Amino acid sequence: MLIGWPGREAKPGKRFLQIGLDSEMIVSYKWDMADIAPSASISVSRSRGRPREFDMNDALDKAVRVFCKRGYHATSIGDLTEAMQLAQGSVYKAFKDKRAVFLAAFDRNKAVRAEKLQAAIGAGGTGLERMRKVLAFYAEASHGAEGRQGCLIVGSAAELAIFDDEVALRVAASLDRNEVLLTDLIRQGQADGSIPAHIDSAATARLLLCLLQGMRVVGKTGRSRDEMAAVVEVAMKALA
Amino acid sequence: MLIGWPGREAKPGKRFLQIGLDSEMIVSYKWDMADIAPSASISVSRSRGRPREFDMNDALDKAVRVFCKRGYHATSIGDLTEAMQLAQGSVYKAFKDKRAVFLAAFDRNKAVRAEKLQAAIGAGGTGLERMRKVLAFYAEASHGAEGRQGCLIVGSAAELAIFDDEVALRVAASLDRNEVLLTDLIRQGQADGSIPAHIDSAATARLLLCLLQGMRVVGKTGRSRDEMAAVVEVAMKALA
DNA sequence: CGATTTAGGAAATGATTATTCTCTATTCTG
DNA sequence: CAGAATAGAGAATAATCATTTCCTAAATCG
Repeated sequence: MLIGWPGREAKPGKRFLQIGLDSEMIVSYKWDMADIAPSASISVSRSRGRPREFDMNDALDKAVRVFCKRGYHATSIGDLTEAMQLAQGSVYKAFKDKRAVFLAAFDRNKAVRAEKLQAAIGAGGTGLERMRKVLAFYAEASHGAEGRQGCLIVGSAAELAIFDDEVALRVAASLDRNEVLLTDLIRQGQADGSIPAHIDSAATARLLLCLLQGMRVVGKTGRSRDEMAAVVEVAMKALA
Repeated sequence: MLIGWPGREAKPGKRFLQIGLDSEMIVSYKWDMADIAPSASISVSRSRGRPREFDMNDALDKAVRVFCKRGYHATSIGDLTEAMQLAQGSVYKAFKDKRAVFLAAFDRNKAVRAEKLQAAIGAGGTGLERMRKVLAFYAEASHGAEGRQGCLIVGSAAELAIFDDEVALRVAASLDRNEVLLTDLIRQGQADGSIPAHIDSAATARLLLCLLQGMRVVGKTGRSRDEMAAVVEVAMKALA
């Protein structure tokens, strides 16, 4: 993590906090990484000037909802300021540009969803039981009104992955992470005997990854909870 | 099918061919439905004025590629004219507006993909064998460069389904149609003995629908043919 | 052939949008 | 308390984009 001046910035003088995860994954943030962690943290070292009046996590959560519904390109700065309850100038004080808002919202969404998923999986239970909870978690997000809202990862993959390498990397990283999670759960199930040993953990995890993302797509058409729950039941049979 | 003047059109005087599938699904076309059928048809009754110089199907196929890659909102009229090799004025001679180009491209894509899918499935074989061909067809479209291009249905679902009822209806109709196709194949397999009778055809078809759409999402991250083929193999085991 | 109709093409228009600018307000530092 | 630094807010700007307009070209109809 280093402080610097982004090379592509038009005018020097504005400092951005850069977070380097990868040479391609440099984003200009104006706040600390801890600020977007799911559990709202107290800003340890208060910075110099006038303090920010709004809560960054709240604002980003609202931005997430807007980007989910409208997608990136159909979301105007006006849509964002309205949802985040900020003036346009304030947005540009906090973010380099619209894309930076999106990337921050993406990261925030990833952190929140990951935390919720972990909470849904819980600590105990067999691999099979925990896998059922993962599938149920996605079924829950893929029906009714929430399903219609859509998924930021699916939306980003469809809308941005081809022309924005940074978004593409994040989408791929999110999917890869999910794939690893699914693989681990299958292996755990095979270790505890709840999932047959003959199952190909890698290929089955990939199938489930596709299934989960597909549920988010089909969920955009407003399916019922029962319809999605039935899908989960059939998927579970693939692990028997 | 009736000829009329769209109610929401600003200025009267321009006639559009309206195709009424549903009270909500009225689109302003300026050509006959047969023109966008996959097998290029000869224009039976040549119309009055100067004939169109470009081939509508070719142009729409090019529009499909652009919309797939860029999505709806990121596609400018300039992008379309460049891809379709038309002047801006010509686009507006042939289509009411950008949205009409998109809807026509969507319909064209649907027709082309349906024809290719039917060709891939073929006429003979058991239900199970034909199902494998369906899955393989989607695996083929979900890997490498073609996978990265993306799927117009997934993109439309993510980007437009919430705010454009007409697009939402078309997306839902496309998915429903696929779900029916999958259900029929399972039932055919159960009738010819290639698929066990105990399988829930409706729920399994819905699972496969989600899986196929999800493959298109995951395929945006540039997976290999082998990875997608492995998914197909695992999915087939769900039908055993 | 002349009138009518429709297509091709490029420039003009009008609206929208992302971004910047300017001014004020509020905090910390010395 | 003075000054530096940052945030809030709304107006101004500059670019982009969808759409219209205007003119020419090519076909059919009477």
